[in-house]
Amino acid sequence: MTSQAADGPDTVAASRRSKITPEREREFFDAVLEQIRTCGYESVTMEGVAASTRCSKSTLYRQWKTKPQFVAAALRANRRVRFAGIDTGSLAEDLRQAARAAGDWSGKDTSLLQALGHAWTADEELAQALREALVYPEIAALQEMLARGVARGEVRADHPALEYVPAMMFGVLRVRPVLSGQYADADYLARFVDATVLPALGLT
Amino acid sequence: MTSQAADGPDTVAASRRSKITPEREREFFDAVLEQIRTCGYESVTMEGVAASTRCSKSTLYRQWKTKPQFVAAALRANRRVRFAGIDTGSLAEDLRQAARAAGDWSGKDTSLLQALGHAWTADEELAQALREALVYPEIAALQEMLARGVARGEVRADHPALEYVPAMMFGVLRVRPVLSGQYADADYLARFVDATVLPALGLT
DNA sequence: GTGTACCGGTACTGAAGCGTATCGGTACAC
DNA sequence: GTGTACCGATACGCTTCAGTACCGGTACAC
Repeated sequence: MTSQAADGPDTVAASRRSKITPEREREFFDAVLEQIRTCGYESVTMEGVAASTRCSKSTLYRQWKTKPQFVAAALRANRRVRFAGIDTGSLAEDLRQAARAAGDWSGKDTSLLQALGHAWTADEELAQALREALVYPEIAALQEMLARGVARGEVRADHPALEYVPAMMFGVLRVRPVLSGQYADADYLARFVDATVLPALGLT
Repeated sequence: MTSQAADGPDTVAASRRSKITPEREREFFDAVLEQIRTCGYESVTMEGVAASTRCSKSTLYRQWKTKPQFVAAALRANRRVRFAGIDTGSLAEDLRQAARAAGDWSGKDTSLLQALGHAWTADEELAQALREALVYPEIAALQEMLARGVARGEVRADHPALEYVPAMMFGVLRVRPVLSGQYADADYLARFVDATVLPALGLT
């Protein structure tokens, strides 16, 4: 909530003299992201967002020029690190906790990514916002964990599995709904880490 | 191409007395799948498919009642096992070859799955067709490989990593574009198998 | 040959939804 | 108090597209 300091020109209150408070803006963003999750990006309508937040379309278009720009702003405002601050002193335990933390967000993040579908591959601004919100922060946090493990001598710096850890974690997250029709929960992810990630890193 | 015997009532030639040959039907299906890959499911139009195949919208609507049904039929007709027939006598080598085979299809399959985005979660018929075309056959083939490995004594039947192998393989396939902006090619997947899947299974 | 019915083309209806314009109400500045 | 300008509401233009209707041409059956 104190992340406003880093907000770009996408947020309203910082740039224009608007009567839209940050809390109100947050409502718009939450509404559009929720609509994307439930209806898919293409089916989200500015009218729907306006109706569900009891504002008018004009208000939205006054602040953001187009629907993709609005969505991109919502994504960027949504960025946060799901498993920051995990540092148990043990790489294995760090990864387990990260898995549990990721599992707690899994449904929301995965459905969002899924619902954005093809849109982000066609719109570079959307793609960038998506990466900023849901990809880069997690990757960076994971890599910090791994780096600490390497520094502690738990894993050799040139261990071949190191570079694949983020792909393993995010991969299983994203693909679970396709394979079994349900999102990956914290328990599933923790077991996955124990059964595959740790052995691959030689940490059993 | 001799798979017609298993075709359901979705294919035209089998059910109605139509002048559309199986080859012509194949053109329709290829066209719509290609449009989905490049434009996304929502942006695919029946008019576009008709134009690109030089048929008329009427022709399409005569055979398939709605756009989702048409797409589902195209998906089902597209099913085939990307790595059937792999049986080297060694689980590790089987998995490596499967990875290479999957890598060759990766771009097409992944972009299709990606482009279907939210649509398949909302339409049960689409979801089922998707699973039949791109998920179940591969899973089954993978599990046969693993079962053979178990039968040969290469892996214990209760090895905890066994159940996660499909998720690992498909996960990394699907998530690579999000993480690094490019599809997983055969080399990348083969290295992934060597670095993570085989060690996790204790096969190094 | 003759007829049937399917094909491709075109025109049409109806429904959405993006983005714009307009207008009264009102909060806030001064 | 007065003015400014932003908010919400509503209506509108415009485009796109699903799905339907109709129509002439033609391949194929018999």
